[in-house]
Amino acid sequence: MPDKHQIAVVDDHTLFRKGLISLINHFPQYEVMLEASNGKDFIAQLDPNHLPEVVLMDISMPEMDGYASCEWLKNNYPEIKVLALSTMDAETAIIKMIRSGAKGYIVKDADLAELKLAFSELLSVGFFYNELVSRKVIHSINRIVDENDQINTLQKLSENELTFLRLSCSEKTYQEIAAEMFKSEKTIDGYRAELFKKLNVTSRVGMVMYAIKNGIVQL
Amino acid sequence: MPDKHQIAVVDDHTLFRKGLISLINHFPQYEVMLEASNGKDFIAQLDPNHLPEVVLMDISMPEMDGYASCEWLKNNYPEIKVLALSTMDAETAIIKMIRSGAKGYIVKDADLAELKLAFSELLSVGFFYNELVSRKVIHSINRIVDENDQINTLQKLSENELTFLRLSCSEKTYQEIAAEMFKSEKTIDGYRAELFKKLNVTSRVGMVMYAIKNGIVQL
DNA sequence: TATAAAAGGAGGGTTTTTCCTGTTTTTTTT
DNA sequence: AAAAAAAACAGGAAAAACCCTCCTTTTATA
Repeated sequence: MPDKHQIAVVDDHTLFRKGLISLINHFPQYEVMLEASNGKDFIAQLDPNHLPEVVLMDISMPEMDGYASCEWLKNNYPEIKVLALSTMDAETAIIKMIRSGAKGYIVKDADLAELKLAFSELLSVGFFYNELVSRKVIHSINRIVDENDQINTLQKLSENELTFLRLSCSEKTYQEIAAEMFKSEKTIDGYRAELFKKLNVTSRVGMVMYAIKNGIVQL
Repeated sequence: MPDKHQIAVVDDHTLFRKGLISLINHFPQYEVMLEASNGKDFIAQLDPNHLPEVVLMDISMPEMDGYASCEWLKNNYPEIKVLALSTMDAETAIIKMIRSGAKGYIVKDADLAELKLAFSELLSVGFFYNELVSRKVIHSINRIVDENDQINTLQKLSENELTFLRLSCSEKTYQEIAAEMFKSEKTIDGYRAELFKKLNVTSRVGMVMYAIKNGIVQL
């Protein structure tokens, strides 16, 4: 009788995490050997002599999110395979997670069969991309090739742009934001223009929605 | 040996739902006898001769959301107790769900003990309000008493206002929205003014954030 | 160190949003 | 059917957001 494959589950929603664990432990070939509520917690619990083969990892978490955790794993234990788990099927989130080193991606409303399939593909083939993800990835690549466009979205924002973006997610006027950041209104207008380009939006509302979608601000 | 208490689980995220069910079925005194992915699906499956005692109900779902499902239950099977389940601990969401007839509210990152407690309280006392919820409820009541303010937030929006609100969560201009709704720009401006009052906001960004926070649009 | 590249800022114009105060039309209530 | 309320629409105006081109200062780099 072979040993069960060792799985780790990282998600900040306790009920969801416990539920997942219960489901996975019902699979005869898999066993959850570690659970954590965020990336930091996960890393603290990792025992180099007893590593999981697969980590089911949520993206949005407090303290240390999925992207950061994934990067850390890529650098420290590249043999551990990350299966990203998220409610969002937002293209940028998927692409970003894959860039951070995730080997697969499933959404929270996948079914049990898909989860099982993802595990076995990860362990045999080494990655798992379902149609949804493949489509997004191809689309993203196309865009990068076609128009030199979407690279921008993944391009990092400066500290000032980030601060401005966060402050924009409010009822403050740009004038008020300028005062708060001790910058001229014209400089703020420059951040705005730069962000519009980088995020590929054409209005403040679009910018705010981008920030919310990508967890740059939380409500 | 007494029969197990009958529970129904309504949530559109399959993995989460299945996980929850697995957890609940591990409780010796509870049993999941019905699962559905949204309110409509749930109602279609309801058998008047075999009703659940408690329904664990998500708030944001496609087709028919938690509020509507709760209202329907209140009118048709008031004896069934709804335990609302949500990621958001937004005050308005909690208040709205309780107004719709929910007997309790727990957040998705509650732990197992809390879920168990919620079930037993619902079945014995008839309701379950933890500190979080109580605080929000009291806060809300205070506000209603104090300033005649927040009643507005809970006030319902007209069909046109709702459509306008949803369309506003985009990069469209009001002019474009007016064309799309076959209304004059001035009428649209009226919707805007009315919503600003009702939602207690002072800018389009505020309006959009309200809509996102309260699940009126999803990203 | 010369030079390129960011970052901060300015002028000035157009469009959109926001906010008044009204009128007309439709719907609801009495 | 009359009165009241709600919905649709208007004119006008100020504020905010958006957009373009250009300049200066700071910072990074060949």
